[in-house]
Amino acid sequence: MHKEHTLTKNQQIIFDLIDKSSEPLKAYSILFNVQKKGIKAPLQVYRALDKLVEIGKIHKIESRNAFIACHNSSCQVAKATAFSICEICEKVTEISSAGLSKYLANFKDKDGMKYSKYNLEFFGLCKKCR
Amino acid sequence: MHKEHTLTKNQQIIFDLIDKSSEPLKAYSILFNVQKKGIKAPLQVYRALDKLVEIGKIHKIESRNAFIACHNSSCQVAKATAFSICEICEKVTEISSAGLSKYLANFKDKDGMKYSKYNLEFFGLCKKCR
DNA sequence: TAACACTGTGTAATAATATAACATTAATAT
DNA sequence: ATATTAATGTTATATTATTACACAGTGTTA
Ligand SMILES: [Zn+2]
Ligand SMILES: [Zn+2]
Ligand SMILES: [Zn+2]
Ligand SMILES: [Zn+2]
Repeated sequence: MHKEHTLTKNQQIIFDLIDKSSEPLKAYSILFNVQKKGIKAPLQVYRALDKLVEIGKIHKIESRNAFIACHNSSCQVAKATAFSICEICEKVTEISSAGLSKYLANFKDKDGMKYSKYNLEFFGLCKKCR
Repeated sequence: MHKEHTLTKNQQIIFDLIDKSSEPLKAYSILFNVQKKGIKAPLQVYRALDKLVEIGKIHKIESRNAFIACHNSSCQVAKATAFSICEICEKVTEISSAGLSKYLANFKDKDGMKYSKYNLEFFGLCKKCR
C-alpha cells in the first residue's frame, strides 16, 4: 500500500490525467491536456511528475520517456519496477510478480552487491498484437 | 561472440570513442569529440549510434541517455541487457550473469508470455562510493 | 510576534536530446 | 549494367528537460 500523500492541486490534476489514461503519457502531451486547467509551462508538469514518481504514484517508462500510474498495490518500493512493453501497439503493463521482485531484490552481482532499486523493461508483443 | 560487422568510417570513429571511454557517453558529448574527425551534425552521430546498438557493439543506458561499449563476449542477444549504475559517481557496469539472463529469458508474465528482449538497470552504490 | 526553513507555484528563457526531409554517394546483388 | 540497399552530408526542426528568479503558503521556533 502506498503511503498516503495529499497531492497539491497541480499534482492532482496531472495524476488524474495519467491515472485515467489507458496508455503512458508523455510530458508535453500532459502539458497540452492540462493547459485548460491553468497549467501552462513545462516546468509545472515536470515538477509534478518528479514528485509523483518520488512518492510512487506514477512510474517513468525510461525507454519511452512516458509516465503511467502505478496500479500495483503491492508496489511498496516505488523504485523497484518491472514492465512489459508491446513493440507494436506500445501498450505498457506493470508486472506484479512476487517471484520476479524477490529474485531481483536478492540478486547479487559478482562483487556480492545487492540492489533494492531497479527498473526492468521487457519488450515483446502483447496478446492482441501476437 | 558478436557477429563480425565491418564498421563504416563514422561508425568506427564513434565506436572507438565509446569503447575507450571509462564512462557512458552522451550523444552530444560524442558529437563534440568527433568534430575534429569531420563528423559535424547530430544526425551523423545518432545514425552511427543506432547502428552500433542494433548490432550489439554498444548499449544505451536508458535512464541516462548515454552509451557504453559492450564488453560482454557472451552477450549474444544484444537486446537482453543488464547494468548496475552507481547513483553517486554514475559508474555503469554491464552485468554478465548466466543465472540472471536465464531467469529473465525464462520469466513468464501472468499471461504466460515470455520475453527475449529486456533491459534491466540496477541502481545502488559502487564499491568506491559505499 | 518575527524570523526561518521548507515546499510548492508562476514565468521566461534556454539547454539537452532526437528526428524529419532531402540530396548525394558508396557498397552489394543479380 | 542496373537495381537495390545502406550510408553520408546538410539544414532545419521537433521533442524532452532544466536553470534562474520572484513569490506565496505552511509550519516551526526563537
Ligand atoms: Zn508500481
Ligand atoms: Zn500490442
Ligand atoms: Zn553487452
Ligand atoms: Zn560510485
